[in-house]
Amino acid sequence: MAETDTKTPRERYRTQVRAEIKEHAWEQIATTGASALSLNAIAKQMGMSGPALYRYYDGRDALITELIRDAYRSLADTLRSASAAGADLAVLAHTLRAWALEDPQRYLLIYGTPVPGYHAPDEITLISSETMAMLLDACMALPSDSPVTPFDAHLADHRDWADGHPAPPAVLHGALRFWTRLHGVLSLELAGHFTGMGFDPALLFAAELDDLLAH
Amino acid sequence: MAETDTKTPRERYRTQVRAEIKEHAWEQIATTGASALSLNAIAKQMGMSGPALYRYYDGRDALITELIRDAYRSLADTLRSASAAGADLAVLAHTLRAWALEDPQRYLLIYGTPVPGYHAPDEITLISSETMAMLLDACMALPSDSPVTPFDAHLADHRDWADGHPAPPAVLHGALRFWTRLHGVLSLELAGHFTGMGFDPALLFAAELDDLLAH
DNA sequence: ATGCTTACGTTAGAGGTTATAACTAAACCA
DNA sequence: TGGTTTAGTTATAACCTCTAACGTAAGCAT
Repeated sequence: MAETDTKTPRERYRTQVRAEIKEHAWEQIATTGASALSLNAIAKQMGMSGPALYRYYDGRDALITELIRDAYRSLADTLRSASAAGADLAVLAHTLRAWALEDPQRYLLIYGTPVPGYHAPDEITLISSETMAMLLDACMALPSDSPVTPFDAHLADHRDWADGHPAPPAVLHGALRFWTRLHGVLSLELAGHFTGMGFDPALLFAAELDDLLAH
Repeated sequence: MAETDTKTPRERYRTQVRAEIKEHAWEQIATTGASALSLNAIAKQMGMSGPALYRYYDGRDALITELIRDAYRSLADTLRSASAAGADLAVLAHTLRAWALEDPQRYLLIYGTPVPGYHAPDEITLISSETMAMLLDACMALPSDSPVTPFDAHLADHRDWADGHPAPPAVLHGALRFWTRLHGVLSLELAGHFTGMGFDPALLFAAELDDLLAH
């Protein structure tokens, strides 16, 4: 007697179909990329005709919005559970990389080139700030013996994005360094810019992580 | 006078129309992004009907390929002329940033999320390796007092991408650091992930650059 | 159990896209 | 001036998103 019993049969069917649509959407995104997502093709795969999907999603943008939201949530959940298991910054970084490699297009959907016509609703900014908060938490453990840089001073006055987090400017800077450097390596790897270069991207990622932790 | 006289009138007209098509394509890409590029819309803007464009480009992919090639070439030219003018790594980095901000979609066309079905022709790999060579040249001036890392050792055995460049492993590593870190900040900025966060992306870029040069 | 209501899925269609085929017209060139 | 080449045209096929109108069937209440 799960809580699904509290819902009406129609509601259960509805959420089930919505889930199945998203499943096909992810499958399609993983192969053809996000900007080539086709509602029509999904409908055909599910054995029903195009316009039927509009009962479940207002349109292509609504579906993409939900996929982005799910991607953010999946990343937040993954990082949070790792963090709850006592992961430090290094483990967290490798958790991020594993999550990204598990489904490259899912990472690129969030952090890659934005989908042309698409505009993120406010709700998504909220979820992404949750991830940011976890990053800030983890960065509190960073060594803080480095001198105060001009950018640190700037951050002291521009810390709205920390959303009340008590991290000092040096930690804010550290979090941004963490984010941008790992993203730099990851995004180029996922976009295929390292293929054919011969070296192992995992080692470059590890090297950047070492630099970050030794700072 | 110019070499255009050696060409027949038809050839001159042809290259002129091809150039005009690309002009409209860039204009359209700058506003709507690359994956939303519409041959039809370009034709309409030029006052002719859709299929006419297929006289000049084999299709959408062919046009995008040429745009990517031009973008690579524009970046290489910009960096080369800066380098020829005696620019050091710091100036080169800011040249890169200025080039990217001048037309964000042009940067993202090269280094952003790749178009799913698209495969870069060999010619493009050549131009991009030219840029890489310039980066390596510039990185030769990097201080090399840092200890040899495990990744440096790995690079000593996997340096095919340097394509005969005499840079030692530490410089190869430095070049990769340069590339990935600047791209990390730049791509997130261009994709709009810093908007609403309040801090100045230019200062973060400068801070990363300082870290790189002080290494 | 039977009727009412609601929601599902269908077809039809408007307007967009890429791309091909067939045809006209004009420009070039010998 | 006549023949060849090429530009641009329409028509068409096959996709796409999305709206509208319509039957049908499932759920719910009386």
